[in-house]
Amino acid sequence: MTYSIAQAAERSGLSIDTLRYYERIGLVDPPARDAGGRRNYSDEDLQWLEFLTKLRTTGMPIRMMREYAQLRHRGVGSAGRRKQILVEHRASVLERIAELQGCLEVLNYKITNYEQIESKMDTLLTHYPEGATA
Amino acid sequence: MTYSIAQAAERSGLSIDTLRYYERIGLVDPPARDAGGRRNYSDEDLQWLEFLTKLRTTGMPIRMMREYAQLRHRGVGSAGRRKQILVEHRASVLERIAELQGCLEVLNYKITNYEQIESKMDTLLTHYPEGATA
DNA sequence: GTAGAAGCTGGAGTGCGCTCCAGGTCAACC
DNA sequence: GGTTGACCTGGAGCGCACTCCAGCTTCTAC
Repeated sequence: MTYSIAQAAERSGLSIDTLRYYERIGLVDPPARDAGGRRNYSDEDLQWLEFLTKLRTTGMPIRMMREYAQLRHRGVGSAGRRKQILVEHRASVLERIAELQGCLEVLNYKITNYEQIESKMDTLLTHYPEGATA
Repeated sequence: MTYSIAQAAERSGLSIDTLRYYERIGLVDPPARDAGGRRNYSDEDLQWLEFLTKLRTTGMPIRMMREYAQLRHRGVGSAGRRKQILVEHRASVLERIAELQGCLEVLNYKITNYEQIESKMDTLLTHYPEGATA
């Protein structure tokens, strides 16, 4: 099964321009071409794109994705380094999640404060409704 | 207690340039100045900076932080809108955490694969050590 | 009273990750 | 065989969030 660039874009969630851009910078291998010179993405290409988008979503910088992409060409001998990249990246994702959860507590605290303000205002309005326009 | 811009930078974790930049774009109120025209940050200024960095860490775009910052000047009447911003932002942070956790599973799966490759290679090397150079 | 550190301003530059564009080719349908 | 639409290329442009710079002032310490 092969896919046009438009189909690959739709399935990967990347734009057509981004697909060509990723190819230019060496993040994806140049896909096959049809007789007219148009890109034909394979299922493997799409799988790689899917994985790339996970790395991107988790904030891996493009230069690191590129290093990983290029290591794949070296076969099994680069598996150690590739694993190392993923392990380090996983650690950074875990850190990031923890950081977000920390901030979440602050948000919750602030929101609770606003809710208290609201309930105080409600009380005021209930008891002194004419004060509402002051 | 007041703080020079260098002290404010150190305590907030932002750079001196970023503090001036935030002031320029209306994210922070212009702090007091000393007789020589230098900025004197107050404790409240620092608290606001601390909160801003939480918003930034959680990926709130500057234009939204600015909206929030400007609403503060309108007093209690803007509390509803401010709460709304925070509630919506909290939702987006929760989504983001979920997204990261989803990607984490893929990372774990890949890393497990690499570990299996490693253990297979170990087995090969143990049984056919001369094959290591092939 | 002078050297050096810290701060000031307005504005230009940077890095990232795309995104858009002009001008052209190619294939399919009427 | 002409039109339409998808795709091609190289290169320019963009939005974000800073970051850096030149040239100047001000405070502190000697």
